[in-house]
Amino acid sequence: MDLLKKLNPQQRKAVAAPDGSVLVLAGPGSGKTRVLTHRVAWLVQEMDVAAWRIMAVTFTNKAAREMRARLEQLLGSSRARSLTLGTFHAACARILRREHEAAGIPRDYAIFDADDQLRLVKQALKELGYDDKLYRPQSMRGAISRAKNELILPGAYSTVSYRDEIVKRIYERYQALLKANNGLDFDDLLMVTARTFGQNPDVLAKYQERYRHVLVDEFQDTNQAQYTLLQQLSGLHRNLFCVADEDQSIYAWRGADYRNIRRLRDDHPDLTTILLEENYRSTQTILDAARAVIRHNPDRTDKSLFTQRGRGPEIVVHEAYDQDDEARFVVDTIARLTAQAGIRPGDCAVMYRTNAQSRALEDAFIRAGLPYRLVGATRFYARREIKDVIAFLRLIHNPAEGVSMARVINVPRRSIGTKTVTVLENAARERECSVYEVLGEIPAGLGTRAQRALTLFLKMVEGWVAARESMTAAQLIDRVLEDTRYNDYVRDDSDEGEDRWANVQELRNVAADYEDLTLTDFLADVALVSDVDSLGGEEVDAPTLLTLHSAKGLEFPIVFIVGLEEGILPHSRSLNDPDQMAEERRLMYVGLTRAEDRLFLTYAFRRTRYGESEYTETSRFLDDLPSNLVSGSWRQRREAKRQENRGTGVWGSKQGNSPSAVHNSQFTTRDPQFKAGQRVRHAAFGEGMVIESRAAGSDEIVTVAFEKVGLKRLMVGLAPLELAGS
DNA sequence: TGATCGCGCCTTTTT
DNA sequence: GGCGCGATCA
Repeated sequence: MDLLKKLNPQQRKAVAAPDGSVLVLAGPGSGKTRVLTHRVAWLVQEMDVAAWRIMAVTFTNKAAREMRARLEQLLGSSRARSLTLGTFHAACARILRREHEAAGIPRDYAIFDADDQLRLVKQALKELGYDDKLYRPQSMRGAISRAKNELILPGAYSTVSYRDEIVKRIYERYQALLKANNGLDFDDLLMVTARTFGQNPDVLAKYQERYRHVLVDEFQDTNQAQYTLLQQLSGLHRNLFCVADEDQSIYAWRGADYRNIRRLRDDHPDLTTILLEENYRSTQTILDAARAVIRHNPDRTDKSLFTQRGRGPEIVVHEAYDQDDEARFVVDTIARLTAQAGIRPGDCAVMYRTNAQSRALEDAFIRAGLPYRLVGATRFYARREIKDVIAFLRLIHNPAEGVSMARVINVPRRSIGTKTVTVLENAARERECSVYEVLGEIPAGLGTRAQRALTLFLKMVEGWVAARESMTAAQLIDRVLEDTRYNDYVRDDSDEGEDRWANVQELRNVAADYEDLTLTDFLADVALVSDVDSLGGEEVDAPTLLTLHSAKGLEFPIVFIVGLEEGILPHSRSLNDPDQMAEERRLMYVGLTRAEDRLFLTYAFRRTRYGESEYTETSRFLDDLPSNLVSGSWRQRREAKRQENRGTGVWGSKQGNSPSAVHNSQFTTRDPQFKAGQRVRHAAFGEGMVIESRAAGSDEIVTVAFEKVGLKRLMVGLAPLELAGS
């Protein structure tokens, strides 16, 4: 009974629910995931269900990883490890690999990511002769993806308008291209699995019998394909356990349908619904603010979130001059807070609507010489150099795969230009074979230079393919890097080049962990894992920078949400669509409810967007905050400031004593404290020599050549920098 | 073939 | 402000 000891009565009821379908509806911070985790442990321990008979799916790899870690604590590692725990996509990928015959797909299919999808869409557009200005590849890909999420094949694509007709044709062509490349895209993983189950009752029965219990986290973010899969899988035992919060549904744009909650109620008349309203994460102030924002949404059941944590500090709303000033405020505040006892840098998170906003923040952290963790952004596996190496591996795995071939045939440059490639691709189409096969019999009409280059390339790839069985993934990577002289290609003496090379090495290290697994397994995993730290990165005690979307499911003692301006949050794309606006509101709600203790909301007076600096309008979400929750009367101050600025276009009060105002006044410069040639010491970077120092507003920017870490630019006001004894 | 330049469009958000 | 794409030149 230990499992239930620390839970409240509602949580306990959910965890120890008898067989049958259960829906747990809960607000943020109510221990949803904890309930799910305990439910799994409960089934294994108390109900004696074999771990491998339980399928638990979550939304992200990260969530799955964390849940597994918690289960290891509860159950011991051996039992936790045998659990089928992961994302929908990974689960389907595994099922499809096993059932490829019934699914009618090759066993060694490759998983195509968003980038690959876009290439195929572009190719389809080109082949069909459509204008990619009129039919944007991105939007076409979106339409195809949406169709697949709703389990609609090209043949059944409904065409109301002429544009739909075009989409349908592109979709058809796109599917043909996928097939020709032995590829399945992310959406296919779900759609093909659902279809396979639908058409092969015997296959489905196997999995229905196997999984006595199916558990789902973040159920509000499932799409139709996923809902169908859940219905299919739980069809026999009917033990479907879903955890959801409709107010946190923020993925409608990619097909998530929170109406699945209603569907679940309709399809399971015996459904047990349990509400969790007590919040264990945030102060009452934060909860009240979150509720004030979310209550404007229509069609929702208002939950009264409550906590026993007390009111806590007021919310701080801060107006900055521009995005750099905003970033500086964030860094400054974090530096100040962490100087106090009990607050560590890792307790802080900075959230923003779009990835583009991270740049100013990163700059500010770098200038202050403070470390930070960036989640997402240019994801590891989306980096050019990583995609290159993976394309080589995919080519070795299946030389007939055209997308990878096209990617690397001239990388690094080996004098195989677009013209040559076009000739090859045309020949391949004529002969109805792959480009790789064409290389064995080079078509006429190519110069000797091109021919020689192609032969060399072919010999190289053939060598790899021949070695494929006898080498591990890591060895293959080494071989590829060596043969292509990839090293010389990426390391161009720039910092960026070094970073790229380091990334390649990182990938190699990841591959080294796959010693006993095949190249196929490695490639499948790599396609499904989205960021590198889910493959085991070290935890550092530093503030986290992340988008509001990727903040879901996380919590931090101190949260900053930046860019609270109309057009940013809410995003400009949602301003005239009530449904999308409701989603923006939920996004804001997710952000607010990540905070445990303190909340800082910032906006800038002007912001540079698309290279142009514009005056901003504060976010409607700020207006929703009851003033008794916010420290000071920022609203009045904002009005006063705007009044004052009218006509001058200048920001900041003349007597301004806020840090941002000081920054903006150019006349408070003082003499630099450091001079070129001086030896200095920095807490984190060690010793170095000052190269240059110049005043910047009231602060000073010093460029230092550190012995260990090289050149860094630091703000004296923020960097722990001191003169070193000569 | 490959480097360079100007142009247009852009950015949501992720498995 | 930056990226991809097409046009243009060495």
